[in-house]
Amino acid sequence: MAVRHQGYETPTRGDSLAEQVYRQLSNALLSGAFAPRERINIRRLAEEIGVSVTPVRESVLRLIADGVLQTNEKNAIFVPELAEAEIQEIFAIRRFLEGDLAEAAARHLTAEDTEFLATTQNEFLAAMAQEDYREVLRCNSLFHFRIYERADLPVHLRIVESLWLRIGPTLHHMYPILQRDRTGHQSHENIIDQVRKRDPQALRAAIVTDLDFSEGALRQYLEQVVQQPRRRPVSKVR
Amino acid sequence: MAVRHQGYETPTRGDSLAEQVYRQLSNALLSGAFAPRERINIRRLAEEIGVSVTPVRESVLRLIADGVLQTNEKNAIFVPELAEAEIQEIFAIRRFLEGDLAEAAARHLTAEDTEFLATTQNEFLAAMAQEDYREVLRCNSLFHFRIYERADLPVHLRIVESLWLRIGPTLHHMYPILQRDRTGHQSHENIIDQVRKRDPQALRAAIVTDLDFSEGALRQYLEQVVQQPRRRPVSKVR
DNA sequence: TGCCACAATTTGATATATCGTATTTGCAAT
DNA sequence: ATTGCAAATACGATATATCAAATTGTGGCA
Repeated sequence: MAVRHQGYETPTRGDSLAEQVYRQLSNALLSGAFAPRERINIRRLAEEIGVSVTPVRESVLRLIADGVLQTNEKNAIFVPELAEAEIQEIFAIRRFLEGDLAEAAARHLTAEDTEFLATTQNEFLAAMAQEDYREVLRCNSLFHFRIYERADLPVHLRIVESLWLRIGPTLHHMYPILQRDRTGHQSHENIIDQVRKRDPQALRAAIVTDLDFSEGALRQYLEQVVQQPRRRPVSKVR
Repeated sequence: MAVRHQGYETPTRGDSLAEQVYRQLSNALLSGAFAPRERINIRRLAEEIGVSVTPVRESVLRLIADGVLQTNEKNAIFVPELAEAEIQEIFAIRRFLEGDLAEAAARHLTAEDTEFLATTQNEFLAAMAQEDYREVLRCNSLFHFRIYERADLPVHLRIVESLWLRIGPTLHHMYPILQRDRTGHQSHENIIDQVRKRDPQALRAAIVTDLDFSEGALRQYLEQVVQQPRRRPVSKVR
């Protein structure tokens, strides 16, 4: 998937090749195209995407800096596995930051947003019924960030995005293994209700409850798959 | 200050040229070597440091990704000015994260740590007396992170570091302008007391109080220097 | 068959070259 | 002096080259 060839124009940072590659990798991570422990190869990614290694390297290094990817003592780049302790940290921070975001967003959310959330939630459920977990994750992400974007808190938002990226790879491999009924909880519906009412505190609480569910599920999953020997998956971007 | 020449050895990520440059730039930012609005020139930095542009570019892009540096619509890189809204966000997050860090650290802090903090605080006061604000900031940073490191919460720590970097440039230019008496408050002494007592909640409270002071000072400073005469930023940087 | 030495290949880190735009500069016209 | 504008220069983005360590592959020998 070639994006653009060398130097037709000098793009502004927002649509530089590096930025495009970063978004592509982010989406791939969020939808589970990379598995925990999987090794990342800069040259291979560059070839798949159709750019030189420079913008890919940029993006990968940024992900490493954010803890989304990791390097070992021999400089090999790979997708880290989530440790129990990290989950605890990440969710503690998410409860606070996403709580703040939801609370701040409450004032600015419109009927259009409610509409969008309801539609997205239907798509979420449909995808879940079809066991299309890639789509499930995409809908879940769209749902939450639609709210968070309305908060106008860019510092919060950026941090939360990076925390989502950390969880993405594990999350994707979680769904097929967990029992279905766990996913039937009503927390998104509850969130939509509170968005309708525009009650900041209640919306915050609804988000936090949803996060509690997620954390519980993630924990349950990790207990279930305690250190399974893992084959090396080779995955394409996208 | 040349670091190392081309390829004597392949270093592990922790001491790659890029990492060294990143730390060097971080320290420079934290101690106020760059002023808000100042333009960043990759080639010039590379020459000053004595490496090629590649590792410098890596570091600078990382700082951009973290919001520590910014680019304008024409891809010029510069040190952003702190806006009121950002300060509010940053300090809200810092109170929570640094509060968590302090609370978690309380259990692990030793007599050695207390010792270090007391010494550092003396250096801090000495530097303040001499109006050596670069050293003041260095001591302040050492003081806080000595505590935070003990918490064993790497996700928290990394985020807090990036938030400090954002404030560094403004903070440095703040001290010479603020009245001295503001800096005479006892919050570091209070922190040391709580470290001695190893009381998690009290230590958290002490840290939050210190942050409240910082935020107040920063606010006061920004009000004081409201929109300085908008001199055209010249391309020549130092 | 099993294992080890060694060469070929792969990989990330760094340096350098090139591209297209942005900015600065030099100089002429007023 | 001031202004207009074109050539020169600077700059970030991207591509490519090179290096040394790491990994992989292979052949020979026990």
